[in-house]
Amino acid sequence: MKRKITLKQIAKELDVSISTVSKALRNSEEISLDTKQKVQAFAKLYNYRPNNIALSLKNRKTNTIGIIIPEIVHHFFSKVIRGVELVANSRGYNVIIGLSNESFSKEVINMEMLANGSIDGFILSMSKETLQQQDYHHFNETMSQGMPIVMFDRVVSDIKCDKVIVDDFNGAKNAVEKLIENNCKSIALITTRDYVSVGKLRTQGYLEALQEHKITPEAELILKMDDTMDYEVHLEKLESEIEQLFKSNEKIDGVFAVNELYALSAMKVARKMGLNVPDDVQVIGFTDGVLSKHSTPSLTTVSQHAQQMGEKAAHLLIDKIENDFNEEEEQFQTVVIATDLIERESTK
Amino acid sequence: MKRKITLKQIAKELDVSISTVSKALRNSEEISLDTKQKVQAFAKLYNYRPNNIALSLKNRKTNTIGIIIPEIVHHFFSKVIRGVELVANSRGYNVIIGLSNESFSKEVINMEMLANGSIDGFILSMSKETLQQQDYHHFNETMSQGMPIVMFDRVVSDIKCDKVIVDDFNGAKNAVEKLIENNCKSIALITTRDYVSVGKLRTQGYLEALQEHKITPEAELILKMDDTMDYEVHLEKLESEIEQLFKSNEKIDGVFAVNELYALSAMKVARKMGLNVPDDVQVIGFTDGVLSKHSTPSLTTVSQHAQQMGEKAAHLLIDKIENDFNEEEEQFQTVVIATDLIERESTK
DNA sequence: AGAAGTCACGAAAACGTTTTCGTGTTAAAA
DNA sequence: TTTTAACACGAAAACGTTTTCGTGACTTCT
Repeated sequence: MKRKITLKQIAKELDVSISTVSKALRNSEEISLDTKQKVQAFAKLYNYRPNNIALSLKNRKTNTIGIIIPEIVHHFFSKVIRGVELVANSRGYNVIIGLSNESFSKEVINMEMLANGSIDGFILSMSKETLQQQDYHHFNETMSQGMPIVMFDRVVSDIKCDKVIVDDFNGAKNAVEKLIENNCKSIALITTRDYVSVGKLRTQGYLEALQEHKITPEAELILKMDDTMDYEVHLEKLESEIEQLFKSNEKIDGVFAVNELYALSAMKVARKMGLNVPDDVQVIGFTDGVLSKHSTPSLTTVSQHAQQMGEKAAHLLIDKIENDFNEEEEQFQTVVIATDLIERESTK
Repeated sequence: MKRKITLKQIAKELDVSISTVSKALRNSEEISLDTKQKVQAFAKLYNYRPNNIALSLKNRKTNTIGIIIPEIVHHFFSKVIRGVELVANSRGYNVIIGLSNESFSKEVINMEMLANGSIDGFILSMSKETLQQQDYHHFNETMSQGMPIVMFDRVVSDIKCDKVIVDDFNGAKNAVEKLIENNCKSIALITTRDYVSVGKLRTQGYLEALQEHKITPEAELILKMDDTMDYEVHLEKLESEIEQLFKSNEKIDGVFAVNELYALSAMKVARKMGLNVPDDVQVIGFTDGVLSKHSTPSLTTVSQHAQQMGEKAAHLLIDKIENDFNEEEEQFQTVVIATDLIERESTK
């Protein structure tokens, strides 16, 4: 089991100096053609590749970006990663991932692990716990040490950095307008408690759409789920609450749900109650997921373009990393990704 | 924007040598209590953390593992990653990902990028293209340079390394036996072309189950899809071929599909043809996906325990990394993860 | 008082690169 | 023949650590 070959070994073998080998391999004018050929042939034979770690140390640059997300078994986040990876690779960077698992402390630990020289910058989406505790010291400390951060999706205005977000407000508004155009008179909203900025904006979009069409929002048509519970428990509670919602409001003929699972559950409950989708109730979800496409009926959704978000975030971050010469400008931008309404069978 | 503080800066500031600072921070007996306290206080104040890159270079160890998969927007693979990350983190390692996108050349490039010192070992699942071309030089070269590899799911026996695989054969066999127990007389198999080892084993399990129950396998009940096409095209072709299958074999009362999409499509086609699932046709899929759980009817599946695979792979790899002292033994093991049949509504 | 031993610290090497600067040799110019 | 210039290469520093070894200043023992 031979270790990887180094410049030093090549130098010794060919009886030249390390400098000469290094220069020869980089085709320096300083080195004679003879020597260059000799060195290059030898290096090729032994499949020499410069050691990345040594280069990172020397250049104080790792060409690696860290990405920290709450959860990886999730279509939205994995699509974002795909986008990041795509752009990162094409621009010569690697991607290293950390999962916070929605926990504040794991988020902090993961960031600290990576911030000590392992990466050149972060792309991240905050954990729910962080959003609740509103403790952002780890972000600010990281940035104050010169490490750029790009946040996506779950962001807060308190943190000054580049951001890539979905146009939650207009996405929701357009979806609800679609329902209104399709003659829905009583549109329910199924959402989460709104400590997550994202949920809040979608609720606002829902309200705005109603108001612009002279429909008075009714509190009892809005169902706010507590999504901090265990998944299975959550699912059961979700369905029973939706059933309750339908039963107390028989006039409901449209549902806008802030995620895929809620929308699917709404359809399931509706069917269980003998309602036809889309004839009796039309449903729209907010998601990039895979369930929508394959459910029956398939679900009309607001597409978030997750991969595009990842791509944009990666470009923003790498631009910042490579342009830190004009550092003191500190211009941060927030890129808003427009949504698309993908019409399927759950609407008319 | 202050850079991260280094030992050198602390040494200069406190007017001691770098060695003294290093030792003081590691609580060496050599250093006087006074000096230690002074140094530690200063380091804490400036939030000193050792530079990972420098440590990696010095120790010739990165505490990072590389994971290369064909696709990240895929429940199976993202669950594996979650398992790897979980174990890696708990054992003090980071995870860096590379996506091959099912392409041979991207797999090679990604491996080369990471193999040059960035990581201590690989966990990977081969791309379809690599399986087809049967070109494994990059794996062998990497291993010959002392970098351990653990393969999972898509493996080939030609490569000598640790492996973690699903018990595809018995998983399939049990599933088909379940259908037989449930009184299915004519069981169809929907699978892929079998250059992927995985598909071959599942087909064998299907055949074995039939034979053990004195059922003669019929070639026309086996549908082999070409899955190298574009996703949308594939989907359409899939459905038309399944429809064809049902039409030419009206006696079909059971379907075993090697993945989630095929199973769902089978149910969709069945419904379209007026067949009830599970009364007329029972369906079982092979997957860890999310569609099965939320489809209507929900799908009975063979669970692969993807996360467990990731965890096992990570343990195997880290064990190998940390025990390379007894290197010349070269004992490779193949861990087989048992499957579970998760019964839902698509079977009786 | 001299020898021996302890204490507290510093110098330097090593990990694998790249790059700046210096230098010895040779050929061309004066 | 001497000066100059080009050429081809090597020494050394730097990136940030850890660790081995050496050493000066005290203390203690005889």
